[in-house]
Amino acid sequence: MPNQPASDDLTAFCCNHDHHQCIDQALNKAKTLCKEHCARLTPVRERVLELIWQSHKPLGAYQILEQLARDGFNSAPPTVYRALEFLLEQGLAHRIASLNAFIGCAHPERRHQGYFLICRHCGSAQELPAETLTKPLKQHAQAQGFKVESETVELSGLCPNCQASTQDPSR
Amino acid sequence: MPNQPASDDLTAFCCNHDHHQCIDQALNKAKTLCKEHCARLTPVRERVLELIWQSHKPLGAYQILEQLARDGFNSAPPTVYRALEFLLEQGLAHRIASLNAFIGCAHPERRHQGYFLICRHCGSAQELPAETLTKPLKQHAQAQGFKVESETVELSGLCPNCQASTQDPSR
DNA sequence: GAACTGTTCGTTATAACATAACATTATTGT
DNA sequence: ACAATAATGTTATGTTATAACGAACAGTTC
Repeated sequence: MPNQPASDDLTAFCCNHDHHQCIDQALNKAKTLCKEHCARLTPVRERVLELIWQSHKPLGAYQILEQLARDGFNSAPPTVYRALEFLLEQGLAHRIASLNAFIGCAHPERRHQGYFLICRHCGSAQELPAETLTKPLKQHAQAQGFKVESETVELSGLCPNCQASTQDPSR
Repeated sequence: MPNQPASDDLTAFCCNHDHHQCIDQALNKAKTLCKEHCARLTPVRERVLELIWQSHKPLGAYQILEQLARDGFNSAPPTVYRALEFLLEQGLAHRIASLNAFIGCAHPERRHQGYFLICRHCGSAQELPAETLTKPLKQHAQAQGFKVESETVELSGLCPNCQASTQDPSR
């Protein structure tokens, strides 16, 4: 039986982690950070953060909007895009360009660009802890005289679970 | 004075290359490859390829559509998306996810994922010759048990020319 | 060259993603 | 309490992408 991972470990592809803990922790970190930065984590913003943490699958803006509507929040597109913009600015969420979707950030305390692994089968995504790749990437760019300001690195494929399930002949 | 680069070198950020040569070469390569692969480079497809080669700036589908309309081609969205789909399949074009845009591929003869440098100031993009990064990327993913099937690597920032022009106080 | 088959294209409609612009309400600092 | 700023509500629209179905075309077989 796999170990229960430490609370801020990589958990997306781990079937049996305590996901409530992920959510709680994310919300707590968010509250702390926003307080520190004098940023206002209003009810909509908090709820949107909670929603993108409901699973480790990136959510589209309109999926979020649907949920907000159910919760009785205002539900016009600007509402969700504003909340997302705030969360992105605060480093509490990331945008996945290749999916037009958003996902909560597990490490908002240190500002970073997310490198993502995205499972094409189950839709889960997790950040790839690959700070070591930043330097070579920037160096290659530098060799072309190019100055990198932001990075989009999204690797799509099959997560461990889905590698097993897709080779299952029953599928 | 900078050298004239060899014909299939990196040229996007080089101000004074002969761009007609880029286009000609791309179209010739496309014809050859399509013949080899028994793929039909029909008039619309060829024209779309030519259009995304008009500059080194990635083009949006609707920009392409506008041009097609001017040329008297049918101009409903499916037309351009079908042509683009074909070009992507044949490796003749790449999609830039972070821009929702498309750009011609200078090296269609060997199938690859493009790693892109995208200038936020002038809009030009060029492929980063960084095959050496593929292995480390995949290894990091592998370490998480993840099997990479496709890669989106897009670095945004300032190209050599725009680094100069944006620090120019006249801007 | 007629009939068959699969591919490409035309056409209409709509889905999915995102922002502009401006009015209103809430919060903060004085 | 007041003014200034930030956040939200609201309406409308812009942008990107695909579904679905029928017509035209190209290649293949007889």
